Amino acid sequence: MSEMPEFASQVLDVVDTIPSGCVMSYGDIAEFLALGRGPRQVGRVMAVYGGGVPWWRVIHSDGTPAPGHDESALRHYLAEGTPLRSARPPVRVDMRRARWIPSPSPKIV
DNA sequence: GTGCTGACACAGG
DNA sequence: ACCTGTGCCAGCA
Repeated sequence: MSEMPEFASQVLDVVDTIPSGCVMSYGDIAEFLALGRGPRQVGRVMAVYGGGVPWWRVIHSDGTPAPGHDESALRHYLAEGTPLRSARPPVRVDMRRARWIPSPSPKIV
């Protein structure tokens, strides 16, 4: 099995906590982790290790899903009842309603 | 070390 | 809605 950077593990952990019907932007995750990384690094993590987490809940700050996956993402949104502003390409999630902010680390203090 | 690329964000046209 | 430029950080040739 391949190891993965702590940062990647952190990102995947957060993504895994995003409830159904909600989403987070790459920047939101980067900001929540409050590490030195930026949204681009979050995007890279998702591109490499995002196969085991609800990746469709991680989108751009605009509400547009990951490039190339808008089709699969839309299917998940319809199934989860994610508030959409546009159910037809360009698919756009209603960030104002779907944006979700995770609660502070339950332990780690 | 240098330069390009990338599942980003934001401002401007 | 679309494209461009700029800022940001990390990975790779």
